[in-house]
Formats: sequence, C-alpha cells, structure tokens
Amino acid sequence: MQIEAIIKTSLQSALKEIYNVEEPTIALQPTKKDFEGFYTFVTFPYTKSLRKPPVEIGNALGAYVLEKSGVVSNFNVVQGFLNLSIDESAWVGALNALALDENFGFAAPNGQSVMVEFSSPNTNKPLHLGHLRNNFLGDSVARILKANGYDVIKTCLVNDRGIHICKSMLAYAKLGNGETPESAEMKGDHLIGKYYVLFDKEYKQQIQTLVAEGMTREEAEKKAPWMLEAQELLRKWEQGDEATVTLWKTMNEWVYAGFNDTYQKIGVSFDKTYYESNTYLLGKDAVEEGLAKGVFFKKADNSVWIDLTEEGLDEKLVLRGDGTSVYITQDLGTTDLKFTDFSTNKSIWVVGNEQDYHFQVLFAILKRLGRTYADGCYHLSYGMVDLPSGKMKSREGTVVDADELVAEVTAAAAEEGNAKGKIDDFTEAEKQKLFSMLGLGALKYYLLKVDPQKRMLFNPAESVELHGHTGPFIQYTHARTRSVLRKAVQLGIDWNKPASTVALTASEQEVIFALTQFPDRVADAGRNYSPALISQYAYELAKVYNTFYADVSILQEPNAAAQHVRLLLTQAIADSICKAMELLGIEVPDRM
RNA sequence: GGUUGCGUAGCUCAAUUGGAUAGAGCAUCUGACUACGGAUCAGAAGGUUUGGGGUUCGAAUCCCUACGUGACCA
Repeated sequence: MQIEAIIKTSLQSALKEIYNVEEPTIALQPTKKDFEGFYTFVTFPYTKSLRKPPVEIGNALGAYVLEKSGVVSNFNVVQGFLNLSIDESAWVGALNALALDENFGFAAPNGQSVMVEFSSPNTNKPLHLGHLRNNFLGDSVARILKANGYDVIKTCLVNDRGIHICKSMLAYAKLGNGETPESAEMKGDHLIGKYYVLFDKEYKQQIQTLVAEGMTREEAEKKAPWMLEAQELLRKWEQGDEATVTLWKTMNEWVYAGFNDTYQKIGVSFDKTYYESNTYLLGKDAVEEGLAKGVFFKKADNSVWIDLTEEGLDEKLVLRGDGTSVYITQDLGTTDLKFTDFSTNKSIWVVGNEQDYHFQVLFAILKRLGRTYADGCYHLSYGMVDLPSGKMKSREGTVVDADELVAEVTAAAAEEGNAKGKIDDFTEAEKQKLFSMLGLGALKYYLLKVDPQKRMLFNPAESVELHGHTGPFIQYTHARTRSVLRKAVQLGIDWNKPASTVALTASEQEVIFALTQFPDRVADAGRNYSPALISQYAYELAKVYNTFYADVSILQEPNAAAQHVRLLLTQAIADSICKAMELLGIEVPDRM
C-alpha cells in the first residue's frame, strides 16, 4: 500500500480508538518546507467537538501513528498541525514499488468512454495562436483522461460552411486568376486566408464609399455590393449550385491540406472529424420533438423558443420564424449525432469562455429534452490569449500565425542547441527532429502551464525561453538522467532490481516523495480537466531531481547500496518525467 | 442597461479547493569541488493578495460593497 494511504488509515483508527470519532475521509497535505516532516494533518477541526486543545489532539494522534502505522519515523506538533516524518525503509519500499512498475501513475481502464471535441477551425483562414491553446488543451486533456482509464475519442468539428467561407470564395473568384497553392507557393490555408483578408479590405472600401454617399454605417454594412454577392453565393451553395459547390470543394481541399500539415507538425490528431456542411441541417427534428413534448413553444411569428428562466437563464430562440436554424439548433442535432455514433459516457467541448452562456443553454435544453447523456456533457471553457499589444483581432491583422510561431520557436531552440555544441555528432535530420522537439516543448509548455480557465498573456520572448520554468528545462533534466543511466550501463552496473534500505539524505527523500505523488496528480488533473496540474508536477519532478543531483554524487558513490537507490531513483525520475510530459503532448530527448 | 468571469512581487504565473511565516520563473544582485550534462545548483532582495467591511479557531480563497478590467446577452 502507498505511504499516504497507510497514514490515512492509521489516523482513522487513531481517531476511532482514542476519541471514538468516525472520520470517513482524511485530508493530508504536504508539510510546508519550513517544518520538519512530509505529511501534515490538521487537528483544528476537532477542537470544538472534542473540547480539547489542538496540540493535545496532535500529540495523541502522532504518538499513535508513530507506534502503529509502521511508516512514520517521527512527528512534531505545531499548534493544530501534526507533521509526520517517514521511515527510510518505507521510502525505499515505495521507490522499489514505483520504479519497477511500468504503468506507475496511470490508472487501469475504468470501462468508461469520453469524447473530446477540440480544434474546430473555420476553413477561411489558417490556425493562429488561439487555436494552438485550444489544440494543445484538447490533445492533452484527451491524454490525461486516457491515463485515468477512459476510452477516449478525439473529434474535430470543422466549420466548413457559412458566410465567412463565401467571403473568401467571392474574393478568390474576383481576384484569384486561377491561383493555386502550388502556383502561389503558399500553404493552402494561408492562400485562402489571403483572400479572406482581400475580401475584408474591399468590403471596407465599399462601406466607406456608401457612407460618403450619405448612407448610415449600419445600412452600408448590409448593402455593400460584395456583401450582397457573398450572401448570394451562400444561397447558391445551399441550393447546391454546381459551380459554387465545385469552387467550395476545391478551396476547402486546399485548406485541409494546409491544416493537416500544421496538425502533423504540432503532433495533434483526431479519431473522427465532423463537417458542418453535413450537420448544419440537423437539429430540426429535435425542435419538433421539443414542441411535441411541450418543452418548446411557438411565438406569433412562428419562431420556436424555450423558456429557461427557471434555470436562471433567459428565453432562448431555437428556430427562426422562417424555419431556418440558429447555432443552437445545429448543436442539438450534432450532439445527438455524436452520442448516437459513439455512445460515450461523457462528452467534452474544448471551446473558449466567450461561449459560456451558449453551453449553459445547450446543456439546459438537453436536460429538458430528457437526454440521458446530458449529465455527461461538459464545456471545458478556456480563457482567451492576449498579446502584449492587447487583444488578438484577425480583422486588424494582429493575430499570431501558428505556422510562423512554430517556426520561430524551433529556430530559437536551434540557435541555442547549436551554440552548446553537445550534439555536433548528430545528423542534420536528427538535429531538426531535436530542435522541433525543443521548440514545440517550449511552446506547448508555455501555453499549458497556465490554468485553462484563465485568460493568459502571450509574451513572444518568454514563449521561446529555454531556461527556468519551461518545457526545455524539464526536457534537459530528462536528458541528464538518461546520460547518467547510459554511463551506469557502460560501467556494468545493474540497478534494475529492488534496492535495500539505506540511510537517505533529505534531497533523496524529497525526490521519492515527489515521485509517489504521480498517481494522485494524474487523477487530480483528470478530475479538473487541467493539464496545468501536470505541467506543474513535471516541473516539480525536474526541480527536485536537479537539487538532488547537485547534492550527492551517483556514479562516484562508493557505497553500492546507496548508489543502487540513487540509480533507481534516477530511473524513476526519467520515466516519470517522460510520462508526465507525454500527458502534455511533449516529447523528451535522450540527449540535447 | 442585464448576466457573468477576473484583479496575488516590477513582469508572467502558483498556492493541494478554508490552514502554518502567500510560493516559483523572468528581470536585478552574490556565490558554486575547473563539472556523474552549467539549458544546472545555492543564496539575497522583492507582498497591506485592488480598497473597505463581514463570516470563524483561521480568508488570496466564502458573503457584501466600491473601483478597475474582460466576455456574453440585446
């Protein structure tokens, strides 16, 4: 059994035997660095019911677990805090168990399945920084849930239809001159993005002209010729006009080729891709169903609504008076489709917090419609990414392009990597592989270390940083452990077996303590859908190992038993860092 | 206007979900067997947790209020 679990059980018995208190859950916290011990139990909550001072309770409980638990070597009480030190044999035992368990940290399959929808790009422009946060989050959460025992299905819902695509199509039809990604030597998604910008430019011109002619701004925005033409194009598309559909298909193919290139580069993939062009008409039968069940009601203009004031929300339109869909209509249909296709227990949407209200409404409607899956729906809402110059706005050209950014971080890693001269024997291909690993490591870590819910600031200089609280720092620590282990192999040392108990330094105990927390951290990250918790943990592992590394010598250690423990611990750190980073979608090198 | 999120060191982020003297990184300053990998380590300095009230053994965390800031709904 785990040390922490043993202590908890022992404390439960202590409370029962000494004070006749039944405590179903014991909360332990790590002892603060300024105090002696590793686990702390807070006794304040019992002072009232037991009518005893907290120190007295702490002493009684401490004496009990010291005598009976078998893992506690010492204790001290400060006010209401009972601090417990752990016996060396318990530490070594824990190390043996986790270092020799290949699946340590990951849960066994739990028989549950979950769908994670993320990325969900528009086909009228290339991916940008905001998409990257979304992609990395979704990909990482999928990995974390898998590590928690779920069967995970990653999906992407591509927004491949609508007025925005028609804008690009129109500009291309007018100005394209048959340009292709090949002839332009541009990635397809960037080429389409170029025409979207061209549309916007011309559109703004037209508005200005109309306003100058005396039209109000609002009217001009509606009456600008290109806007009218784009809307006409959308109507043609919906009617299946052949030329329009052909152009749409061609341009979308270009975009997908570009997207795939980017996805591959950043190491993100999907099990299933949904296209809105196939799903945008869904949901109308759900509306019929809602009307029949009396969940929805019709207004005089024939539009369909739901009253969600009981849930603290408003009345919400679910179908327009002319029978056309709104976003929520499609989402109702698509959600039904997703659960029919995969019948998962849960479904998660990784979507920005600007849509918080939308998802509250969606889930509330699903419940009202009596969908059994409604309780398994979760909106993983994340904050926007700001730039030092302010908000990213695609219309104002202040977006950070994903492809460019990846190239930049890779270049930064290459510059430092080449300067160090430690990999001069690498082939060019090996170097490229490494630099991309490090560059992406820096970028992914930078975006994932922040609590998903929070808005974050993207500082370009910090995102390519390779020192301090960064991905490359952790990757470096991994390379370091592998280097030690390589040398140990060369020296013919066999450490891959249980170690026996020896005296441990404080830094060794800290490392083992950190290692033992892996399963809890994974579970925590899964419960909270938070890669940030894993990021934090990977950093702690690296930090605590580096402190240990500077503190004692491993290969020069004369005592074979002590050396054995240190190698085992090095091995465990290497494996744990590798696994933790894998949960973030970050690869770690053996050399760098 | 209505609803809602956020405000922590100069900057970027933590704080085990109500626990001890609020912790890291960057930037600044000091050091580290001429190195089992220095992309590292040890240390210094940096805080009235936006202001004000309240709840209790105990508040960055919960409640009220003011200010600042973002989002959504029209």
